[in-house]
Amino acid sequence: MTVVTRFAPSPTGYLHIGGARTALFSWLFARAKGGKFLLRIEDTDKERSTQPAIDAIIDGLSWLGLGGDEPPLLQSTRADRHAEVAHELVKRGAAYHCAVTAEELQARRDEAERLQKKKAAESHLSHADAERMADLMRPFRSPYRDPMMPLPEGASTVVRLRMPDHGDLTVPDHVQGTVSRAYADLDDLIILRSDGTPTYMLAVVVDDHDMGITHVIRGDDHFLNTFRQLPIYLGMEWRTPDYSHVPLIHGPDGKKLSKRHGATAVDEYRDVLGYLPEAMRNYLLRLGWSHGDDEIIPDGKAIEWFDLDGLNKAPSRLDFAKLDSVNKHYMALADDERLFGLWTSRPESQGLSDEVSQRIRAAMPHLKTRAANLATFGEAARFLTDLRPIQLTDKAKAQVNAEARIRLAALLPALEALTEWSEPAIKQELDQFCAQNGISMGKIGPVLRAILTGGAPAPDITLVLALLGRNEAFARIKDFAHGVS
RNA sequence: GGUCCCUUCGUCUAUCGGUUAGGACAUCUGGUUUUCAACCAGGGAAGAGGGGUUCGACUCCCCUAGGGACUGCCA
Repeated sequence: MTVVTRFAPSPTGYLHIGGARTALFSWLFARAKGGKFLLRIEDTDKERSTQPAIDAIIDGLSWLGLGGDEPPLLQSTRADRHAEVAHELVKRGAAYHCAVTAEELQARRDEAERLQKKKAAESHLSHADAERMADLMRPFRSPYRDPMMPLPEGASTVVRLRMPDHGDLTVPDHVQGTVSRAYADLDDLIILRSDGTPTYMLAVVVDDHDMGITHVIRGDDHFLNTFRQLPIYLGMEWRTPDYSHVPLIHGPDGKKLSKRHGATAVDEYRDVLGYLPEAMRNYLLRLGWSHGDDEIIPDGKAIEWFDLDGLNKAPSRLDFAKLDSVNKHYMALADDERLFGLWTSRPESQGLSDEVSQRIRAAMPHLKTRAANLATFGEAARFLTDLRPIQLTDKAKAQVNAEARIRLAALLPALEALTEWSEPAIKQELDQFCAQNGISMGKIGPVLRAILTGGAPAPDITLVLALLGRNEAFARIKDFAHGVS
């Protein structure tokens, strides 16, 4: 049997980081099994679904490299098929028409809520109230589930699933284990609205079946829904998929991830925080899944090793420090031109002169190992992008004392005499200068660094000189050696 | 309220009845050093609490506490 997995977001917003992770798991599993990974847009809520949201989700997925193997299926195009299945279920006795109105249902919920508040306020309820509340809180059973109960003439009806009166329903789940619930705890949920449109519970099942989905991997907020959906498979005598309900991602404080925590949308991780997609995949994979002590798991290994049974049950928290360290690893591995392109397309790097731009490009092999992400890359490159005259930090200023200025003035001609401006040549000249003057590098290095970088983070001083280029390096030195000698 | 699920260092996790409870990130200390980073060496840091079962429990069972999910003619 060929494995077919899917990711089925509802397009009511951006792609959530938690959704991205379940998509990753589905994608990896399909890849691991040589199967297919499909996308389905659950846009049956016309009020809240938008095209920009669909675009944002597809965009986020493709950035992460998690595109579907076929064009995405729009759930809204399948309403007729959903209705057809609902009616078939009625025909089979697994569902029934119900004339209880939305208003009546709402009244029940309102009453239950009122009684709950009353209980909270008065700490106890009268016997009658308590019984009434217990009744209201019980799973809903419509009077129309009785085949003998006549429907009112001309009444608009919904189609409800008929939950069995007795027994348990058991869901085998790769993550949650085997869990049972009594049918008595499940209500006769609506699968077809009074306007004939399908509800989510029906649509997912029908689409998953028709798309040939063999493995459903989704957030565990859907776990209890599985018990509502299974009876539809049973009623249609369809083969049920293999389930894996993965825990949700929580914020650093352990609460369910929300906007309050900052980055929840995948595009923020790319556009604002500056992470690389391969790093996101690696980090997200390790959140809730592990393979022994392995931390750095490139795609190839991930596909080779990924398995559903390795998933954890407990929700895990987002840790940006760890994400940074994973990202740093992948930054160092990334192609220079690719990083250069990514960084220069960010808003904070606009307006660079061609000269500075080329300087960055040439320095990329050294720069990329010094930043955890593209958002902090600018700081690592600042010693190259700052314009003269360089502003010194107080600590740097302290290095530029009278003695240091004299040494600088003496060093300048020696450097100017260099015919080749390269790291080895500069290194050799600096060493020679120190030897001739009987001083250690410590006598010249700090001041050089101070005036060349202003105190910004920078690599080895020889490398700084080389990367700045002859003209810029001399200019920066002269800015401070001026008036000495 | 009901049903279901979760709980190992600060964080992500290993362990699948017998380990000095391991690794990674973070953190701290020392080293190297021309800054920061990197790098090297080292340190501290965990089984929510309470009962069982067992020769032996992080691992199995129960209770408590804390967290979460669901309980819509939303998805």
